[in-house]
Amino acid sequence: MPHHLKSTDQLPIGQVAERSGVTISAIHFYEREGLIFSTRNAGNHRQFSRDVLRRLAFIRASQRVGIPLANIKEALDELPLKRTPKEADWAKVGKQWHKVLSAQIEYLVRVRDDLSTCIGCGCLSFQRCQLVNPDDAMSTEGPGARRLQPGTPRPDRT
Amino acid sequence: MPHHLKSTDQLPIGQVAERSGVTISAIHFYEREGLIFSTRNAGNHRQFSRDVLRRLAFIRASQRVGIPLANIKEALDELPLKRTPKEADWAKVGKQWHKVLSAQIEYLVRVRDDLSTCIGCGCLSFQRCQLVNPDDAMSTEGPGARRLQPGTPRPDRT
DNA sequence: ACTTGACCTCAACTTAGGTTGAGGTGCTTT
DNA sequence: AAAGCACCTCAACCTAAGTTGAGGTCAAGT
Repeated sequence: MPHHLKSTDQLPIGQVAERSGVTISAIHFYEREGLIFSTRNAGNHRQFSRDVLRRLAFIRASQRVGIPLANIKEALDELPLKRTPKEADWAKVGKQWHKVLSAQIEYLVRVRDDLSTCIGCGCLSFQRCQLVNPDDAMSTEGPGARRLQPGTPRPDRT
Repeated sequence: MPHHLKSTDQLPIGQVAERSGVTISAIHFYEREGLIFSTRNAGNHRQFSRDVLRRLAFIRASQRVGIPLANIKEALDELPLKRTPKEADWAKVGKQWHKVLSAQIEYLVRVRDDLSTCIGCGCLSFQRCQLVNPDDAMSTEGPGARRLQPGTPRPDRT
């Protein structure tokens, strides 16, 4: 039996990558960024506890709905680090997302409906439409790609 | 009357920026990327026709729902360039978005509901959940920030 | 003894969507 | 004539979320 397939509750990075579908380089990156953690074995190889798979799943799921890593980290920071997180812990973390998602869904629905009525009707050229004048929520900030961010303020545009 | 406030149907970039809420540098950028167009006056200053305001509104609205500029450009390329686009032209453009948005809304709703049931129930650790195993739509690709992209294939993860 | 495989580090590169700054033009107003 | 303003170009920089590659370690198999 090769050493990287030993059946302990610790997984080597290759196994984690394979089981989670996350590349090794991304796992390194998430660890650097403090979203996941590992210990090292004698040969300085990372050993991941099994619940890293859940964390990775949570990270990927959250990303797929547009939440930036920084916010995902904040959410994960709520998880107990000393013991393996239980259902209740994950549920608490998920709760925050529920609100964010609901807001985003609501926003998308409004935009979709505006696209049917508002663009067609011509108000897109003026300052009335929700679409055009989105001073309410989900705004942009700074340089770089825009994403769904849980409650950030708007920058000035002068 | 200052020269930059002349009442023609051509707008200088400062006016466009002010009326649209888009920074001058972003307008430059959009023009470089071919999303908007201008002519030049005697002093080499950009002159924008009034319907650039609609284009900008469309660009911003589309960005706010997560559509990348490249796709927005594709959509805008459908607009007539010779004449000022009319309602019907915009409606056609908006139609494509409607589908994209509906798909995304559906996806978000599913994730939101999964977050209530699925994370709590523990299946997040295994390969069953929609959340965890999103092989159906809306996937990630390449380096850089991830966004909502109308129909792109998945990369290999080897 | 040597190659293979899994892993390590660190630095540099990538894409998207811009921003920032340096240096220049040309009109108007003082 | 000097200052101010609106604009121009071009190059460099920025963030996010990683990827890529060079060079190195360590254990197992041939």
